Amino acid sequence: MSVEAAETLDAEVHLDSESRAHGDHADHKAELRLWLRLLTCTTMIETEIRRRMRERFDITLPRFDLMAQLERTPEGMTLGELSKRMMVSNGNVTGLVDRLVTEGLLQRRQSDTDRRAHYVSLTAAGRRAFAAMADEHEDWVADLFADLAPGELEALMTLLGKAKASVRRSTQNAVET
Amino acid sequence: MSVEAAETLDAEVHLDSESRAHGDHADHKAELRLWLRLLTCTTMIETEIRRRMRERFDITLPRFDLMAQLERTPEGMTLGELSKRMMVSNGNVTGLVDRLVTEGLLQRRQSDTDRRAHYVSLTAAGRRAFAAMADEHEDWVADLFADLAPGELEALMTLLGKAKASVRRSTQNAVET
DNA sequence: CAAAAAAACTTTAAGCTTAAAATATCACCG
DNA sequence: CGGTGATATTTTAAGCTTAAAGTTTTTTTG
Repeated sequence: MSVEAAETLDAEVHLDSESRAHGDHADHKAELRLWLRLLTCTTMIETEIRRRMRERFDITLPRFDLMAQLERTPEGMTLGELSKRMMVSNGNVTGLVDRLVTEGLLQRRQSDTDRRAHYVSLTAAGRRAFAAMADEHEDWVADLFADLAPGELEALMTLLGKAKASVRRSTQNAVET
Repeated sequence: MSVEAAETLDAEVHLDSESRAHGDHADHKAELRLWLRLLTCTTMIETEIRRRMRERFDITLPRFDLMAQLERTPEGMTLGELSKRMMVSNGNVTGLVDRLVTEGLLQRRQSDTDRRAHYVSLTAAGRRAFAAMADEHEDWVADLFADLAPGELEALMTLLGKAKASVRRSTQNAVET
């Protein structure tokens, strides 16, 4: 949630760019507004899905996300792999896994070949619970985007793909100024 | 960060839709993939901006966001107004404001006409600090999107605007199933 | 006006999240 | 084999975030 103006700067536009007589650096309000709108969209969707997950299944989004990662990997996955895929810190995964194990939805076992590594997988109860949640989740998302035509969905996918590539390029070059 | 497969489901596609003989509810993998890609993009950008904010200015993103809301409102704003604009809970704003006041970047004062309400505004130091950060922030965002052509930026803005409208419609109707 | 409802804000408890430091184990190299 | 560096994970401290309950003040309404 949040990050700067969100709704405000997103709705209004206030291009007082001409008031900017500063030297070298150009006006990049368009990119800024795009970022804020992107964030607003994501926040709105995330908030709604989180709300429904709690209300309907009494589960948090991070736990659901973690289970989703494990769904198609019956043999399990290491904590490090989970961390990479979920794009969150190692310590975060440790905590989430602990709680899900306590709930009986996950099981962990030490790797036979590497005693540092721990494999995590869904229990039978976990698989059952996830299947039920995933079905509804998919419907919720579909409804959230229901006003977009198929072509618009596709166009958005493509453009977001380009944006993703641009971000990746930007963050991987220029590690420092 | 996170929400489901993110990178995984986003990258792969696995349309095993035909394996879905279940009755009534249609296949909505396209919407699901769109949501995951949207989330991936936002997460990548947010993580990078957060990292730079910490490294360059030793500030958190939520604090920067809050300051951004106050930038163009010298007379200040109530905590409730801040909460609405930032799309976060009231209690969250209370805590952020407390910390920023402690740092000397914000000041609060009780409303003259409503003793429940508190106005918050940037101090001189806060305005100075924000101006410096905002300039660089704008450049960071511009660079993240640098590979998109102007037309693509605009197309993305438009499509995200439609998505936002769709989400708003979906969350405001159908409060319950 | 007095009671009831609403509004603005704070507090609390729980959980999420991260960065950084600490542990433990493994892999490699001489 | 012994040391060095890398890897996998956990722990810690701090901060973010929310929902729900609580406080104070204002507004509405009978």
